[in-house]
Amino acid sequence: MGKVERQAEIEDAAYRVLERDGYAKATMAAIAREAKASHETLYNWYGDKVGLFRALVARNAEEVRGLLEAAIAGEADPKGALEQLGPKLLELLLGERAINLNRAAAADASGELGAAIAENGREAVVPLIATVLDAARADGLLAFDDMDAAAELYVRLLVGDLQIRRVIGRIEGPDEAFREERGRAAVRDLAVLLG
Amino acid sequence: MGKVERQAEIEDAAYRVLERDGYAKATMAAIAREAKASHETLYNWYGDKVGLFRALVARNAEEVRGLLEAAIAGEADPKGALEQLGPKLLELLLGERAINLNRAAAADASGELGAAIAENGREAVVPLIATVLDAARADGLLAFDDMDAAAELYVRLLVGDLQIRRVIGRIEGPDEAFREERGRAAVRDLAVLLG
DNA sequence: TCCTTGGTGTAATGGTCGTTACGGTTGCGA
DNA sequence: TCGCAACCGTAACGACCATTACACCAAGGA
Repeated sequence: MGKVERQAEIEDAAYRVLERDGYAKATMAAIAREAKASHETLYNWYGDKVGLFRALVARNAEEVRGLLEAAIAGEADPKGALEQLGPKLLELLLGERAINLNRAAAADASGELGAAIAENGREAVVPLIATVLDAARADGLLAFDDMDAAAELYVRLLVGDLQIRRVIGRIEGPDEAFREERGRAAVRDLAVLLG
Repeated sequence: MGKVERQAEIEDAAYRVLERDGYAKATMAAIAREAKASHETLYNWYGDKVGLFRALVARNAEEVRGLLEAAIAGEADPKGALEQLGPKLLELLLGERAINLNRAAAADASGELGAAIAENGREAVVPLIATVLDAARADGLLAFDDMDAAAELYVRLLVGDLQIRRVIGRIEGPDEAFREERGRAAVRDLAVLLG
């Protein structure tokens, strides 16, 4: 087995620990045990704990990008694409994995993890939203000049403060019905505001 | 000096540590040192660390309530009240104190702190928003049936995901110009959506 | 005035965790 | 087949922290 595959296994094991036991119990020892890897390998390959989590963030962003692309693939009209995108985005942003990565970033005083989450997440998500919003504009469904502002408004309407409420343990991950409804409401409100 | 005053001093010292050194360094020892109090007193009065932080959350919510009430006091027309409320709310929700309390809740696996933040915060904020929105409805400025949904929409437009981005260290606390502009935009958008 | 109550400051306890060290094993190239 | 490089499992180290224990002190009531 090559190093890349082994790294993927280790990162999968880390996700497993993170999702099963939460961030507080996601220690280097627990991850090594779950991955049947030695501490030495973890430190040789990732440097330190922040390095390992940075790799988790990057890999998660890649997966998010892929899943979002798949969600809007084949959707010809932009309204349909937006209504596929919203619920999927909520699912990924509010899942156990993403929330625990955010908890890790909250606990990281250096701010490195927070920067990684923001940058990777933005790179994975904003271009897709931009593509869909642009198509909606071309269709005359929306009207706006500032793409960044429009994308930010959409995220604000869709996600709001759900992430922070989830991170502090106040709410559970929303079910599919809620995600669908919120996705529709966000598109509806966006159309009103940018109509 | 009575116990109540001494407790207020201790809680002020805890806020000082929290705002100066961040949540990671806000240990019981550091708080005791800053307050010139003994560990024994801290544990006798608050039970444990979570108990102390629960007290901090409750006291902060009281202060937030007072400051918000002062911000909208004397504002006759509801639009003016809303435009006073928004920036003040952003200032309080995104200040170093509230953000570090949220970090504490994110690190607390029991979820007690998160529950306290959500409940105390909601009690402090929602009635005020409801009062103002109700006045706006009476003026014909807004039209809605579900008060909770309207208040939630307002918060979503105003705050969005600023809290989580702040908690993970991705952004600094926004300056007054930003808070003012965002407050105006939230009122404008709310009027369009609930017009 | 004396003693009790309730505080302070500091030391000690017990546990956790990130990180390092190391002996034993394995698989692969020469 | 031999040798070595990389990896595993585990132990050890050093630091930090919540919590407890304790010796000392100050104030207020009998």
